[in-house]
Amino acid sequence: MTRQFLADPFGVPVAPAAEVAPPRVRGTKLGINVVQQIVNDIVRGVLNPGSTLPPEADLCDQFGVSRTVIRESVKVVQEKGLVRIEHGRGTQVTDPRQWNLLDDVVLTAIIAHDANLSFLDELVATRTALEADMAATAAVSRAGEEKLRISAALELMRSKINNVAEFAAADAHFHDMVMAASSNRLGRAIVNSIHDKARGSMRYHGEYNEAVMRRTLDEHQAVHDAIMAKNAEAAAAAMRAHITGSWSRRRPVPETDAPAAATRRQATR
Amino acid sequence: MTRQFLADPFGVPVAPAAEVAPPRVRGTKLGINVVQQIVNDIVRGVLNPGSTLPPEADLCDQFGVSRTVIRESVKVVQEKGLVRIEHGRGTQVTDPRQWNLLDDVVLTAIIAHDANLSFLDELVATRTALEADMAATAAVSRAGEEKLRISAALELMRSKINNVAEFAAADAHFHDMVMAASSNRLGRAIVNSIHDKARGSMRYHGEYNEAVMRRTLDEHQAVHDAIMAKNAEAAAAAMRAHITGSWSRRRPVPETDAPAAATRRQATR
DNA sequence: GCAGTGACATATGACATCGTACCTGTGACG
DNA sequence: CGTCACAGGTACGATGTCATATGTCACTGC
Repeated sequence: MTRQFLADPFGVPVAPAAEVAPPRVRGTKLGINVVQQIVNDIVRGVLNPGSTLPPEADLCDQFGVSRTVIRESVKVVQEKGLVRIEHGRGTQVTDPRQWNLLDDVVLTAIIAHDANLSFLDELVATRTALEADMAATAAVSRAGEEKLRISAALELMRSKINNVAEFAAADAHFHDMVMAASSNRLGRAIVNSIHDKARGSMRYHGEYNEAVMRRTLDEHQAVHDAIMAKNAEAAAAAMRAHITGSWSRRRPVPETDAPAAATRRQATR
Repeated sequence: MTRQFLADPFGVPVAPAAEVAPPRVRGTKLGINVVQQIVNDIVRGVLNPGSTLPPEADLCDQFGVSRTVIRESVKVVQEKGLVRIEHGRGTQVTDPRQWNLLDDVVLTAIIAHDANLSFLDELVATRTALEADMAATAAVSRAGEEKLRISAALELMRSKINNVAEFAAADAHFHDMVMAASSNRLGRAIVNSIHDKARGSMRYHGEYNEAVMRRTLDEHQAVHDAIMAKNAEAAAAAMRAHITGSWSRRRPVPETDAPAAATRRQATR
C-alpha cells in the first residue's frame, strides 16, 4: 500500500528526512511504534477507560500499516491489560486496576506521565518493602556461597569509586546479590523489573558525585555487616534506611501532603 | 481477566499422531491453546533456555493452525518474556530470570509444575512483605474514609461466617481494603495478581471449616485494631503473623530444609 | 401491541499467498 | 588468505478472502 517511500530504487542512499509520518528506521519493527502510541494514548488519558478503540480498518489507515500489524499490536496491548478485545463488538479500554503495572512499556509511560511523582513514590515504597524483607531473609539464610558474593560485590563497588558508570552498575549488582541470597526469585524479579525505571527517572538531581557515592558505600556496608552478623532486623532496617534515604535525597521536589508511602516510615522500625 | 483452563498435559510422551483433535469449541480462540501449550512446554522444561523453537511453518503444522495464529501466539509468549524472537534467526527460549512471573498463564504453569512448593513459599513471602508494609502505611494514613471501609469489610466477614464462598470473598475484600488504604497502587496490583493463585493452590488441604474461619476472623480483627490505633508496627506484625500463620497451617507438606523464606521470620519483628 | 425472527451492517477471527528484510554459511574469486 | 556474492532458511509485512460473533432494525405473526 504505502511502502514506496522506503522502496529505494537506487540502493544505497540513506532515507532523507523528508518522511514525516513513517520514520521506518532499518531494524525497527512496525508493531513497536503502534503499541507504544496506543499505550501512551491510554495512559495519558486520551483514550478513557470504557471507550472503544477505532476498528482495525481505521487503525490501519491511521498508522499507515496493514491489518496484520494492527491485529498483532492490539493483541499485545491486550496482553498488557490495557484493552479487552471482544469478537464482533470492538476493543475497549479497561479499568486502570487491571493494567499490568510491571510491564516495561506501561511502566515507562506511567512514569513519564506521573506529574506529582506519586507513582514513583509508590514504586520506591514497594521496592523498599521487598528488598528490606529479602535482606532480612538473606541474613538468616544458610547459603554461605551467596553471602560471599555479597562481600565481593561490596568490594567491587569500593574499587569503582572513581568511575561513575561502573559504580552504578556495581551498586545494582550489590542489591541483586542480596536478593539472590534470599532465594526469593519472585521478589527479585519484581524488584529488578522496576529498579531501572526508578533510577533512570530520578532526574539526577543530586549528581552522582563522590560524596553521594561514599554515602552509598557506607550504607551498603551497614547492610552487609548486618547480614554477615545474621541480624535480620538490623539488615532490614539498614536496607530500608538506605533505599528511602537515597530516594528522599534525590527526589526532585519535596513531598507535598499526598499520602506518599515512601519516606515517612523510615523511623517506625 | 482471561479465563484460562489449565490444559491437562498428556504426561511426558511426545504428541502421538492423534493430535488432530480440533474440538474447536464455539467461542474459544485458537491462539490461547497455542500460547498455553508453548508456555507449558517451556516451564516444564521440554524446551530448555537457549534452545530455539521450531520455525513458524513447523508450528503451523504441529498445531494445525495458520501462520497468522502462530505469529500472534509466539508474539504473546514473547510478551511474557519466555522467548525472544529474532528476525532471520529464529525464536529462542530465554533465561528464566527474564520470565514475567506475574503473568497469569506463566504463574499458573509454574505453580502447577512446582513440585516441592518452593515457588509457593516465595510467593507467600513476597505477599507477606508487601501486605505487612501496606498495613503499616495504612495505619498512619490520614485517609479516614478508606479506614471506614476496612471496618465495614471486617463486619461483612463476620456476617458471612455461615457461607464459605462468601466468607472467602469477604476475606479477600478485607485484604484489598487494607491495601487500598495504603494508597500504594503498585503493591496492591502485585498482590492481587498473585493472591488468587496462592489461595487456589492451598485448597486441597485444611478445609475451610468454622474453626479456620473464626481464627481468620480473629487475626483480621487484630490487624484492624492495630490500624485503627494508628500503630504501624503492630499492624505490620499482625498482618505478617496472619499471612505466614495461615500459610503454615495450610501448607500441604512440612517444609524441608530448603531455604524457604515464608515461614521462618514470623517472630523476628 | 408486542415478542420473535431474520436480514443486514460492522466488528474481530482465521486462512492462504505473495513479496521483503535479515542472518548465516559456503564457495568462487582476486 | 581474505573478501565478496549468493543461496537457503528464517521472521516481517501486505493483501485478499472467507468465517464468525454481535448489535440494530424492519418485518412478521400472534
